[in-house]
Amino acid sequence: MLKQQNISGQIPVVAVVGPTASGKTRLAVDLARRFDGEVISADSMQIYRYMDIGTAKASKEEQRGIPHHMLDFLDPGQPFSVAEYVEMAGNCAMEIAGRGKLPVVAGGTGLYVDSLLSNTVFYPIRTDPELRLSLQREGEMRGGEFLLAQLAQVDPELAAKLHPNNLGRVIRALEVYRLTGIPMSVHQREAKAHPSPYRCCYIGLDFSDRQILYQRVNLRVDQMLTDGLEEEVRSLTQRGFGATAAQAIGYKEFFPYWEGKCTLAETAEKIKLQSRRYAKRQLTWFRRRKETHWLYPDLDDYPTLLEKASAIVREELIVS
RNA sequence: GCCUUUGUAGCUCAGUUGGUAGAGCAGAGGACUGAAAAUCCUCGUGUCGUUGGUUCGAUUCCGACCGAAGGCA
Repeated sequence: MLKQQNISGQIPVVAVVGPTASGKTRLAVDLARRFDGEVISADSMQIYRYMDIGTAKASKEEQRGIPHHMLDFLDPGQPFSVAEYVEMAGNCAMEIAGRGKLPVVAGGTGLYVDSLLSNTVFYPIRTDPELRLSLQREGEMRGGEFLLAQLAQVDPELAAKLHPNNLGRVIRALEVYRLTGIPMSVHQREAKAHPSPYRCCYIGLDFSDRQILYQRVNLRVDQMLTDGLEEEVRSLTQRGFGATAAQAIGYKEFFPYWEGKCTLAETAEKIKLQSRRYAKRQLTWFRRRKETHWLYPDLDDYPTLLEKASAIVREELIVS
């Protein structure tokens, strides 16, 4: 019986988080099997079809019969956003829980995980590509300080938190204000004001030594290369990348290579470097959630790790 | 064996007209609201190869030794 489901109405959710190549996929599937759950992916790139090798998407075999959601539903030419993710994934969670199953959120995109589970409510503010472009130009010509100064006039609270070099954020904040007449900081406060319908148990995966993580990342990139990553990227370019998909690590690095600007070996190194840095950023993101229970795949063998994870889930979510 | 060049941060190198040193890359930490695998911020003490000498003071000048590269034999 799931704890508190009947008392507070909160939906129990397990979240498996951690850097790339830490073993989230496997653990999520095993937890789903044990606790009668289904997996909801929280990954900004695995949403795309045809991007399989480079995103390390769970294959049908790896899914082992467990239903996976938020995977493979968009063409790489299409844009996507957190707001859409939260809406879709939220519906998945409700639907899964409605069938009496346990949602297992698994993924490395911290913003997606947090926005979903903290129930961030995004206001229906669309983007305005033309406005963005003109702000972008203005920023390039007159500098980030100039745009930030403009923002400070309409939204001093947010402006104080932004750095002029972080043009993208400054532009978005200005865009929001011009589109709605309300400072973005106000929208942000509102967005966080809604209590979460979820009761979450966070399990994080990390390694006792950063070097071990990096070795795993490197090995995985090599494996992707031998699995045919270059061909996958090539066929993607023919199909058409969108702005979102084209920034994926393991994909964008091939363009200079094809233009003859670097060797294949250099491309491979670049992908590894980017992946390592990405893993580090993911850790920075996930570490700030203090209630996360961290497990170390290099200190426990997998069966032990799974037992520990199961015990944590049982303790936090399940009433016997 | 001799000559030349060279030895400074994990790597590639600056530099100090003698007052114990700094960039890029790598690395570390952090931020994060509609492109987030993105974007952005902060962080540089290291026996200046070893050992003698000159000097108030040497990483800097001189000698020897050790390592590396090249040349001559």
